Amino acid sequence: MKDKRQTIQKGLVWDAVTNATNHPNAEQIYERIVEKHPSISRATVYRNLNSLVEEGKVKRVRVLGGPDHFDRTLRNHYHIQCIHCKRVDDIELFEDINLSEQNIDTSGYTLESYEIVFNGICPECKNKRAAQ
Amino acid sequence: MKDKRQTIQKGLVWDAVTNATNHPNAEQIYERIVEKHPSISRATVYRNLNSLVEEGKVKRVRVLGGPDHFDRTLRNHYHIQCIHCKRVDDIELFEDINLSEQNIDTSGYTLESYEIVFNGICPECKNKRAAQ
DNA sequence: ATAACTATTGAGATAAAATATCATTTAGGA
DNA sequence: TCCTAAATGATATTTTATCTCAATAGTTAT
Repeated sequence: MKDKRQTIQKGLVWDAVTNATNHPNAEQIYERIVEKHPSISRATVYRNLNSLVEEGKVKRVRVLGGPDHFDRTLRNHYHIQCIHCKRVDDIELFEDINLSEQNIDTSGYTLESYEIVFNGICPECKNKRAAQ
Repeated sequence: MKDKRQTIQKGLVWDAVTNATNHPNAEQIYERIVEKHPSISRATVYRNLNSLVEEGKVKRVRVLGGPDHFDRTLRNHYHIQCIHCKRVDDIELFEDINLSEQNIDTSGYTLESYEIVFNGICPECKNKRAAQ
């Protein structure tokens, strides 16, 4: 296992994630890159996203029943997904919740982690619906 | 839209969900039924699970990055998934958490719902690993 | 009980998200 | 510049779930 190589394509994926205004999914990242670099492959985008997540440079944001999204910030926070347009944005809890094995009857499980997925309606979709 | 019909297959799906000891996914329900009724179709299992969820008789348990599971109880509670064998079980919080728009900076979203997915290691997988 | 209507089924095709395969290209050290 | 293995591009495959459509079978009316 030699060290990882820096490739054009990996740089493009990194740029697309860091320059995105919210949290794009793999397909959106692919579409943004392919505009200027039509020869890039979807597989390469998926592969490089996985590498960046492994290297800890990008965070994978899983949602329920949809494709993974990707987040350039590493700060610990939660996410909300619009139930209409499926976009994902950051969300801040004023007081942090702490769910540990002290608070929970885990029925014999060893608790490893938990994820909270918020669902809501984004400002744009609220406006669209109000205008109709 | 006439009213729903009661079919053999729907009864079989209902029985498979209610007789399961934990929360099976669609494939597991299909496999259990097909043993005794080899002509049932996967599509029929999926369709009837969706009907039962719509009718409020069965709960859909979504997990991150895996197939939906199905729960016979309607009581409100949370679920934990084993990171190794992927089975899903119930989990109880001693004090209920309440995340409302008062606790959260929703960055313009209207909060509709949230789901908490716990991940852990189930007793069986703990034993298996300890034995090795 | 029979006929008629149409919801439901079974089989297979299709879709969406992601990974695997493999020949070709290329990054980076010698 | 050459060499080697890592990375790429194209495509196939996998997984989960839905869709299509002809055939089947509940339900209602007769």
